[in-house]
Amino acid sequence: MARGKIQIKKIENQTNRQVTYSKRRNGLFKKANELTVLCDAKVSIVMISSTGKLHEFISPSITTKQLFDLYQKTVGVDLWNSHYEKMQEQLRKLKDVNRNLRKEIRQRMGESLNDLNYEQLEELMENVDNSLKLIRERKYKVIGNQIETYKKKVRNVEEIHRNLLLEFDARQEDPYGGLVEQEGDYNSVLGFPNGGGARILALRLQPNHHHHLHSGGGSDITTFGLG
Amino acid sequence: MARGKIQIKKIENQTNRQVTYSKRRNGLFKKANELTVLCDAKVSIVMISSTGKLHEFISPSITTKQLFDLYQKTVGVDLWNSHYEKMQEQLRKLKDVNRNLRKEIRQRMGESLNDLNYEQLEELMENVDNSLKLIRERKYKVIGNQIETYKKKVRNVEEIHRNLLLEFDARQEDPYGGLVEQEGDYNSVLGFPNGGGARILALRLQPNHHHHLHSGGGSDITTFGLG
DNA sequence: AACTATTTATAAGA
DNA sequence: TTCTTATAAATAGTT
Repeated sequence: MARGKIQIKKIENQTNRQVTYSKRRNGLFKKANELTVLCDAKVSIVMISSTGKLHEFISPSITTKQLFDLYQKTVGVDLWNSHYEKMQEQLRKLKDVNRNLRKEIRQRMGESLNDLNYEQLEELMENVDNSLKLIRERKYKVIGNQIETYKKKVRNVEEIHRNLLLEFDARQEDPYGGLVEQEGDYNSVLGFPNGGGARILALRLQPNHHHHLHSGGGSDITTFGLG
Repeated sequence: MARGKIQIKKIENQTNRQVTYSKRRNGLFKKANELTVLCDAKVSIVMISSTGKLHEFISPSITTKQLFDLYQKTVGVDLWNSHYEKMQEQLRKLKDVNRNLRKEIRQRMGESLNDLNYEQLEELMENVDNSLKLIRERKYKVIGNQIETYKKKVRNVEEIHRNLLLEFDARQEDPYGGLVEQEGDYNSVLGFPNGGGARILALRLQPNHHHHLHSGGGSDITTFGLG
């Protein structure tokens, strides 16, 4: 529309196209704004350039959402209901899955068994029995691991104790030995980072009293929590 | 923009305003279309006049809904969030609950036990053990019920058999007795609504052969499916 | 809806 | 991008 007429067809030169897009976009928005003011109208323009950039104009008297809602009401086209419906469908499915999961748990807990026939009960029982075996195995493995760990710790303690005794003996000859700096190592082995009180030290200094911990699977297992 | 400059402010004369709206709307749509073609862009214009009439322009390469979806994605899902918030929250919670339920089932099945400590394993084991007992109880009860039902049926059959024999004896004296109408009752007791073939009748007429069914809990339990 | 004087938009160039 | 400017296009007021 200036310095020569142009054909209305796609501008192939990318730079020219972008320049024209920018100029004409401004022109369009300006016209839209004038229309808004002059005619007391509400205008929404949404545009996406060939490079994927989005620009929008909206009359000051309204929001995009309001205009979209009005559009929906007037034209009858559902702009966002498909999203809503999808979510509702998803919700329904999830609730269904949830109900089934709960039922499965209840049945595995021995509840809600009324609608199972004999074969199903038999199958469920075998299944739960198997699970029980797996859990028991796992439990024993955990006990075993903890015992192993404890054994190692005790061996460590015993060794450190022996070293202490040796150093103690050595100190008899040389009163200014390296006894003190041992304490750090000694406690860290047992997981007491703060050096430990006298009572604990006293306890640890009698490794023979811990022997019952080696007899794997005793009834006193809760004391393993200390490790 | 012609025959005199105008101020960009609301046109008070209603007729003038409508005429201008119409002219400028066409102008805007024409420009939008040129933009679409020249710059390979996608444009949506929705406008509502002061009289409430709605007009729209949409580039031929797209639908209004598609452009709105794109708009949502680009500008932000927040535009519609007021609609969705509650559902999304609910959805999130359900997914969470489902995940936990699945985990519980897996643990009850003896899987995913790695993050349980000894005490938790102990508790789980007791729980599953209890469940197993409940299921076993239920199973025995089902067996018991089915045996009871069968016993009753057999008792019924025996009684009817006795009656038949009595009537048969009576028939020796009076050949035209009420034998035929008994058959209906006889079969319905055993769950054969169609009167039963000769072979089945023959079988049922020997009640003593059914005694092994009374020995509750045999290995042949699947034959209970007949009841 | 058509006309047309004038304003406005803008293509091309800087 | 922005400015410039010759020219095309849009349109206000009129018929």
